[in-house]
Amino acid sequence: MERKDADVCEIYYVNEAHVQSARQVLSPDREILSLAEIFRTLGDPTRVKVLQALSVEELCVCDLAKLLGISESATSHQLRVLRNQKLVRFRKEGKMAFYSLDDAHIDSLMKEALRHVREGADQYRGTERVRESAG
Amino acid sequence: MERKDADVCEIYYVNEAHVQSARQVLSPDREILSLAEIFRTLGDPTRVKVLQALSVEELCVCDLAKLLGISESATSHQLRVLRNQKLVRFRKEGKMAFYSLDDAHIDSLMKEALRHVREGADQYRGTERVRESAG
DNA sequence: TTAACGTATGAGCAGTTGTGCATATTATCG
DNA sequence: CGATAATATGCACAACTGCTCATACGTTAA
Repeated sequence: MERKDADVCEIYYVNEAHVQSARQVLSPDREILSLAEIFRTLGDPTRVKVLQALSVEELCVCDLAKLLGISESATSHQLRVLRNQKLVRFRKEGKMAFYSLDDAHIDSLMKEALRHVREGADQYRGTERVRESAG
Repeated sequence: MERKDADVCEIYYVNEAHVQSARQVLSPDREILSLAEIFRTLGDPTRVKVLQALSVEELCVCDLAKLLGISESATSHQLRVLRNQKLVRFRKEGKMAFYSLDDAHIDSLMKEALRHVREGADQYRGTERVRESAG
C-alpha cells in the first residue's frame, strides 16, 4: 500500500499529504471509468451531431445518415454506441427505427461544453477570469 | 447541396424536412469539432483523475504520478494534453512544476456527468418512461 | 413464397491513443 | 565545471476507434 516515497520529490512528507488529500476527492474507480466512458462517447464529432440533431425531434437512421453525410451502416454503428451508453433510445415503426434522446443530463452537458467552447473561441483567458464581462 | 433523396426512405419529402430542421440546430462544424475535442480530452480515466485531483489544490508531476499509479513520463504526457486544451496550467517553482485547473466550466461538466453516472448506477431510467410494462 | 427496403452486425483496415523507455532540458547543489 | 533531481519529449508498440464493405435480420408489398 504505502511505499517509501523518499525518492519522490525532495519534500516527500508534504508530497504524501498532498497525495492523500487528493486521493480523498477522487471518485471510486468504477465512477471514474463511467465518467471517462461517457465523455469518450461524447468525444466524437459524429456522435455530437447525432445528439444535437436528436435534441429537436426523433429521427430515423437514414435521416441521420443523410444529415451526417456518412453511410447508414456507420450511422447504425454509432447509434449502437449511443444506445449502449443509454444516451438514445429507439422505437420501431415498420421497418424504420426512430431514435430519440434518452437522457436529460446529456443536453446540459453539451450546452455547458458549448459555453466553454464559445468563450474560449473569442476571448479566452482574460487574466484569471476576473469578471469576464461584468459591468 | 440538395441531392436527390428519392432513394432515401420511402417518405422522402418528410425526410427532407426532418433533415433540414435538424440541420438548423447543428452547431457549425468548428464548434462540433471543439466540442468533441473537449469531451475526448475528458474521456480518459487518467485525465479525469488528474482533473478531480487538481480541483482541490495544485499538485506537482510526481505527486500526480504517484496518485495515478503511472510513470511520471506518462503523467507529463497527459498533462501536456490537458495543457494544450487549456484545462490546466502550471507554474514553475525551482525544478518543480505545479499544475492547477485552468477552467471553471470543466468542474461543472464533471459534476454534471457525475450526477448522470450516479443516477444511472442506482436507479436509471425513472424519469421518462415510467410504466414500460403497462399495456 | 420472392423481392425490396430499412436497419443491424461482423470483419477488416487505416488512423489514433496511452503508456513506457530512453533521452533531452532545466534548475539546484557542491 | 559536473552530478543529481524534476520534468518534458521523441519513439515504438499494443490497444482502441470509426469507417466501409459484405451480409444478415425483420418488415412490407406483390
